[in-house]
Amino acid sequence: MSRDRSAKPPTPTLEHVAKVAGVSRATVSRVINGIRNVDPQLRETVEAAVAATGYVPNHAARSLVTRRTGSIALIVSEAEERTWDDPFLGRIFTDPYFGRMVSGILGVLRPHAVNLVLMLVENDEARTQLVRYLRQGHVDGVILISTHNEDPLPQLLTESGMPAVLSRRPSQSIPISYVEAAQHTGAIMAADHLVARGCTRVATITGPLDRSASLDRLAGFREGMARHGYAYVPSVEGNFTQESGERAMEQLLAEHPKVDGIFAANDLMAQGALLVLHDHGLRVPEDVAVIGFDDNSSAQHCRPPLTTIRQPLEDMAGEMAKLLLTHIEDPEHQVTSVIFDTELLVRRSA
Amino acid sequence: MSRDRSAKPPTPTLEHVAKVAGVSRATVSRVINGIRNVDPQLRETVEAAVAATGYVPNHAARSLVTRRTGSIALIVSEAEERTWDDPFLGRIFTDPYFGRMVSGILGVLRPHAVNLVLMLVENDEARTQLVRYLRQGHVDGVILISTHNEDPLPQLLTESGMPAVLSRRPSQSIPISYVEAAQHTGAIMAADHLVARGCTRVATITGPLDRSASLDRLAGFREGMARHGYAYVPSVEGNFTQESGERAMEQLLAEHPKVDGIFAANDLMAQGALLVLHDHGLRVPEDVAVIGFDDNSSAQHCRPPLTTIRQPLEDMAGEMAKLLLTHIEDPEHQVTSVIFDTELLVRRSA
DNA sequence: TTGAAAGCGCTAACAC
DNA sequence: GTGTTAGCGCTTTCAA
Repeated sequence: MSRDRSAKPPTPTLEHVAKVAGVSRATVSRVINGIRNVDPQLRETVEAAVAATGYVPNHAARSLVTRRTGSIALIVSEAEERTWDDPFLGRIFTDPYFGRMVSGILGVLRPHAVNLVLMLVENDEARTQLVRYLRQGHVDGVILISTHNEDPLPQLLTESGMPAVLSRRPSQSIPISYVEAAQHTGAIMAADHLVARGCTRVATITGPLDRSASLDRLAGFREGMARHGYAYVPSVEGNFTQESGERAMEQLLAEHPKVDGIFAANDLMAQGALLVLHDHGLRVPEDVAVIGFDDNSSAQHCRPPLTTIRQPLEDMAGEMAKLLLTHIEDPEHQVTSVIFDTELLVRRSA
Repeated sequence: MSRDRSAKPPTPTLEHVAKVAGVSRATVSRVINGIRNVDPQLRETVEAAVAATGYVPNHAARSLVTRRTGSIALIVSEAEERTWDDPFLGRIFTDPYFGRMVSGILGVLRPHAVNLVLMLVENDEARTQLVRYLRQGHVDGVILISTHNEDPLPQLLTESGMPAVLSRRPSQSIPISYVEAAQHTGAIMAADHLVARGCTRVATITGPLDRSASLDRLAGFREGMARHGYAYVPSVEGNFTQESGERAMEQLLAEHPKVDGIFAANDLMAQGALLVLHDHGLRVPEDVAVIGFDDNSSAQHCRPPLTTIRQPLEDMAGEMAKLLLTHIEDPEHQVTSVIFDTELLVRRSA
């Protein structure tokens, strides 16, 4: 008797429900899965039995036969552990970039009752573990946020045959679906805007140059400036954090004291630049105009509000999720890429 | 023949490996799971067969019999959708708080090869979906980051019998393990420090007052000030974002122009206050001393660097993960709570 | 130490 | 429209 205290009532199974409803397991299964061919009468009986028993289908059992898990992985992959004072996680989670992506993904996943498994890959060991995890069939597909161009993961995923969508253009010509913003065009708009404002001594703070996004923005900006007759644009490399923006701005100021226009490859670095310019008693935009990239929420709240190139990250992430769902639904679906427009948002800083 | 192109080699199963190794499924299973009683000779044969076939155990099948998934959920729960210009996700992912937690959790989970499923719950529908998800057995346990005091989730989790650890003291006396920082003590240290600096007209910017963390910090600060003879401390409520800190600081300045000390209930709001004070031409700390709470990485990089009360979030999160693992291992393990010390970090702002 | 066999809970043919 | 049945791939007694 006293042993009853710890004896939990066994989780009800299809079998139990079937018994209660006086039908076969198959019928209950049909009702649960909303398959048409069921007598409305019976359906009600079954539903009552489900409610009465508090039945919930067992995920593992279902997954074993359907070969579906109802989960997808969001993988954030960094090719190498970086050595700077640059903790991977701190960077990931402090940049609004990540939150905006998750937001967009969850928005499209939730109505499909698909869950998100978050995985961080920052070294070889983690990558090995990841590949194993995927092969074990924990998830139906993968959204890969991969920064470093040399990242082997896009290739590995493609080989594994797991449905996957990449957050950028693959560096080699790997047949994998991806979503991207028009980086190049955006950067050209930045150049045009600075020149139109009358800036003549312009410099840029780039992102890490092992990433195509950084490279594209730099190339676009250089091309834009070149079109206006500025063949040379000084640049300093940052790492997309605010502090790196500060360091870069200090360096730029030391090397080019008369700089009057800055294009930073993301908003966080632009905000760092803003702080340093202020430290030096320089007015923005009067003395130096500053333009960022992303359009984070914080861009509206800095001093002064930041002119920036907006990329619609939420929409892009949502599109990644949709694409992935399509690939999961139809494994033969052809590899697809979607490019989103970027947009110049003029606020006060430039 | 041509059909072979799309015919993937079937994923190897235990059966295949057994056949290749010339042993029974059971033996292979033992080798895979590292069970001792296996002839070293045979073990090697089996391992070779595993390597040859590229075998990886099927998660669903294993999970079906072991009743373990090797995953835990990190649930971020907000009781109600907020109406301010306060997008849930933006807030979550922009505050370094979240990244620090994930970092701490992953640090202890990874060696155990346990995965993290991220789930966001911001309304009733999502909560219902969540409960269902948990009952389906997708995960072995739950780390719940719950802010709002009225959140029904701690109660629901407890009732469900699912192993769980909460990120704060439960508001009702719910038997659930939790981890917390010494909020009250930390806030008292803030008061002591401001008074010791010579501040005599002190105010505070609180967090949302439906959260115990906010309440504790406010109560602690008031108690600390009272001990020094300040019975009344003006306060304005923020929502833990930088912008709310700005709004609060503006309001405080309007109502109490001579304020000379501010305790903000987190670093983000403190940074907002810093900006507004600067806008008003007030020097920090000469005219107004400012002290925050958390010790985010950004606290070191603002102007001036922020004096703050540090809570060891990474360690706290790691402890939550450890506790959860313990509960999963031993379902009879008693409910436990761990309180971490907070610490005053003096930088320039106070 | 190893193998045979039962069965975890479910879906999906297939027959009725 | 409904029930019967055969697995999905694995772990785990139980015998040998």
